Amino acid sequence: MNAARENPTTELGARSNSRVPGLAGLDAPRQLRRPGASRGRISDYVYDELCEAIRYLRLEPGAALSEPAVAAWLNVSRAPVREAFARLVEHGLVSVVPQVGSQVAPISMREVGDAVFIRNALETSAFQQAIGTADLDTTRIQQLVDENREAAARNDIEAFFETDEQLHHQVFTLAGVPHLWQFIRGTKLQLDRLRRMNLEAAIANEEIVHEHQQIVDALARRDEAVGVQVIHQHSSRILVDTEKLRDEFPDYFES
Amino acid sequence: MNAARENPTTELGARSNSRVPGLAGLDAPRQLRRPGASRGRISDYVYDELCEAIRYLRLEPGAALSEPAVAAWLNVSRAPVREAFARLVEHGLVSVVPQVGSQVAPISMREVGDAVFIRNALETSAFQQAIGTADLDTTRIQQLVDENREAAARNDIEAFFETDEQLHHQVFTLAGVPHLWQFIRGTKLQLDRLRRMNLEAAIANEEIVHEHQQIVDALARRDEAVGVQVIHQHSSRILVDTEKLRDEFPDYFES
DNA sequence: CTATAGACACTTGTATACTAGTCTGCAAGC
DNA sequence: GCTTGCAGACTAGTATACAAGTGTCTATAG
Repeated sequence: MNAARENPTTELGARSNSRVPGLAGLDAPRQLRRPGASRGRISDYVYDELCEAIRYLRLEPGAALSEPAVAAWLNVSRAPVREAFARLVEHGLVSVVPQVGSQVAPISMREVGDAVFIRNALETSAFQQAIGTADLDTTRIQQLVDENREAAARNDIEAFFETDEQLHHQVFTLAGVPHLWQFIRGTKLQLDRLRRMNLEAAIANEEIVHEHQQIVDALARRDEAVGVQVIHQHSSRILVDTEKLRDEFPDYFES
Repeated sequence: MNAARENPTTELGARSNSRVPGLAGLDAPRQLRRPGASRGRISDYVYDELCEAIRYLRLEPGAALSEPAVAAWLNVSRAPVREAFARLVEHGLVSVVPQVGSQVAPISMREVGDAVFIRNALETSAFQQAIGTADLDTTRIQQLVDENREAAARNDIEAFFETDEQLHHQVFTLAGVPHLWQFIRGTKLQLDRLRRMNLEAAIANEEIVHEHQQIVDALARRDEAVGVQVIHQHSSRILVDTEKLRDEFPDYFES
């Protein structure tokens, strides 16, 4: 154990201004792990902190990362950092070269394509399974579409992101496989970074909200053909956007 | 480093007869890691060894597993064992309860259902994408179906398993997303154990080979409706078999 | 004989020390 | 000036030591 996590208040002020060398000047996390909770594993804490930083692009793709640096940043030892790195590698967010170093994984076009394929396949199947269920209640998902539309209207990026997430989740819930969403989340961490880069454009794109509505309408009408077609169009959208983003942020992408 | 992996020949004879306590009397692996290869990570070696033992049911679902026991078994320290455990947990093959112990994960009906859903969704999408490609060459996959049929005829379990694997892989290759197969492999490790339990029955089931042929025929004819229907039937088969297996091996399944 | 409390053995989680490989930069030689 | 060799400071991989929690088994009291 270490002092910082045991006495967060005393150390927090001092550390939030200090930048750890070798970590691209990333500030220490504002909220430290709840001190009394010895039950939560430190490696989970490290994973969550890094995963969020990467997804939100606070750690840029390609940025150097090293176990000792992260350990110093979060005031933990290397062991839990190592475990967190291993999981991040598994999820494609970090790349480790033995004896050389680690880095935030650059965005790979191949993996993006794979993620889009997987997501499209699973959402299509979920849609088909959902319209096959007897008691299909679309009030909740319609409500989410409305919230999503309103978030777009008032340019609330966080709410837009969040409702979009829940919306897609709800499709799996309606299909009777809600836990599959956890699985999807793991595969689409790549896409999160792209969406983050593209949010300003996406939130202004009325077609996205329109497609959400089309999908829900197709659900309510149990119209398989239209639903499948719109889902395909919706999930493929990120691919064309990515082409543009690759020109805008060339350093973020794999060579 | 340790003596066993540095001098495999001298230690091998002695160790192959010795059983490590706490590991259900599992023999030490017959082939030790190639000694000079300092490049391969020990944690990979541990992972491969455990993964294979679990997939082939040499380590039974529910069997107790502990980091020190495995470390002693493979003559390595706990650190790489721990990393291997973490990856196996991620793949759903091991379950760890902090401060209590670890075990080979029992087969969970929910995870089996998820894996079937995922596999069905992805193979369906791959099939649809494959029949949409301009140059669709089905000679290789037809050859695999034939090999699979012959393996079934001569009751060659290993060849049957292997050709079946390659067959499904080939569908993704024809769809232009061969690397997606690696992803599938990760999700369907659960199913491997079931297939292993069920192989004697499966190899005697002529319908399986027949379905393989139907899928390839549908591919060649670019008959989407039939292909999708047969793929669904084919991947759902394991679900009904599982019901039977759950009665036969109740200890292998989660309560 | 039963029930309860406590010691103990054993588990995983974390921290630290050590090993071995790789890159960088400087200096010496061509 | 350019190349080559070496020294040092990094890196991650591994081994070991320590800490903290849990289940079990035993011994003792009722």
